[in-house]
Amino acid sequence: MGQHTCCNQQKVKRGLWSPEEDEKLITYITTHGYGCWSEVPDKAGLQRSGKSCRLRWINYLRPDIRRGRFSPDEEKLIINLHAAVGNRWAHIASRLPGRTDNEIKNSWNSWIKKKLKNPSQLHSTNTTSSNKNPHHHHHQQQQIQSRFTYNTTKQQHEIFNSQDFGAKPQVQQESLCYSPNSFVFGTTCSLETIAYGGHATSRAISTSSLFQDTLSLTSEFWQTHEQQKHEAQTSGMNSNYLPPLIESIEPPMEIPSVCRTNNILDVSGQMGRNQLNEWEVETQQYCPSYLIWDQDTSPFIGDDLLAPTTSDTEELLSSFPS
DNA sequence: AAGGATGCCAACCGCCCAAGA
DNA sequence: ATCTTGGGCGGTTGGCATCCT
Repeated sequence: MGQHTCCNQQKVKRGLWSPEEDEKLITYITTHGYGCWSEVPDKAGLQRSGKSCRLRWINYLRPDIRRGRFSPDEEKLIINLHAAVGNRWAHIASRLPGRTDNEIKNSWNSWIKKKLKNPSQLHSTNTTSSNKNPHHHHHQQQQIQSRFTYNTTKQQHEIFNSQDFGAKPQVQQESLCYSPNSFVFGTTCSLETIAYGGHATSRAISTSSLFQDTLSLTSEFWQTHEQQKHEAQTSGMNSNYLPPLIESIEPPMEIPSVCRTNNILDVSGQMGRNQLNEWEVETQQYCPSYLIWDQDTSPFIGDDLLAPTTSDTEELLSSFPS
C-alpha cells in the first residue's frame, strides 16, 4: 500500500547514499533536469527508486540548499509560521529559501524534545538574537509558549498544559489587522498571557514587531532568491542555479503601514476588497485559531469605531465557541 | 576507557491528491 | 466515472555522533 510501482523494482538499493551515487545523480540532473523522477534512476544509472532520488536531491544535493544551524531569525520565523500553519513543513520551508521541510521538521522536533526535558531551554534557544530587554524577553517567551497551543498532537498539548498557564483559552492579544474593516484575533492564548502587565498596547507593539521581523526576514530571503535567479538568467546556463522545486515560493505579502487604534493594530486599507477577501479565506484556512472580524458585518458599524476596544473584543469573542 | 543514554538528521513509509488514460 | 501513476507531504525510524556516568 502506498508503494509506487517504481519502488517495487528489484535491486533497489536503500539506506545512505554513497558519494558515487550522489555524483551520478548530480551529473544527471544538472545535465538533463529532473523531469520524471521515475525515469531518473535508470537514466542516471542508479539502483534507487525515483522517490529516493527525488528525496536525496531535494533534501541534500540541490545547489541552492542552505546547510548548517538555523539562525535565531530563522528560528523565530519558523516559530511564527508554525504558529500560523501548524505542522505544514513544506509550507514553512517555502518561506525559507534553501531550507528543506525535512530540516525544519527535524529541527522543530529537536526543540520539542528539549522542551520536554527542560522548558526553559526553548526560551534561551529563541531569544539569542533579540534585545536583552527583560520585558521583551518575557513577552517573547510567552508568545512562544502561547503558540504551542496551536499544536495538535497529544504530546504537544501536554507540553502546553505543563506550562500551568491557566485552563481556559482566552482572547489572544495578537490583533493583526489588514484593513480598516477587518481585524484578526487569535483565540489561543492563556490567562497569564492576557494578565501579563495588562498593557494591551505594549503587547500589540511587541506582536507587531515580531510579525514585521518575520516579514522583513522573508523579504530578505526572497530578494536573495530573486537576485540569484536573476544572476543565473543573465549569466547563461552554466550557473548552478536551478529553479526551486517548491514552486510555491512567493514574495511575502506586502505589509501596509501600521497604525494603532487603542490596543488594536490597524493596517489602513491598502488592500482591495477582493484581495482582502482572498486573504481572509486563506488566513482562516491556515489559521483556524484566528477570528476575522469584518466591520462590514460586525455590530460595530460607524465612523467613530474603526476598531474594537479590549472589552469590545472580549464581548465579540465571548459568543465564539472555545 | 568503556558503555549506555541522548540528540541529530538522513532516509523511508504510508497516505493523499492531481493528472491523464 | 474509474483506474493508474507519479509527485508531494507529514510522520516515523534507524544509525551515527556526541555526551554523560
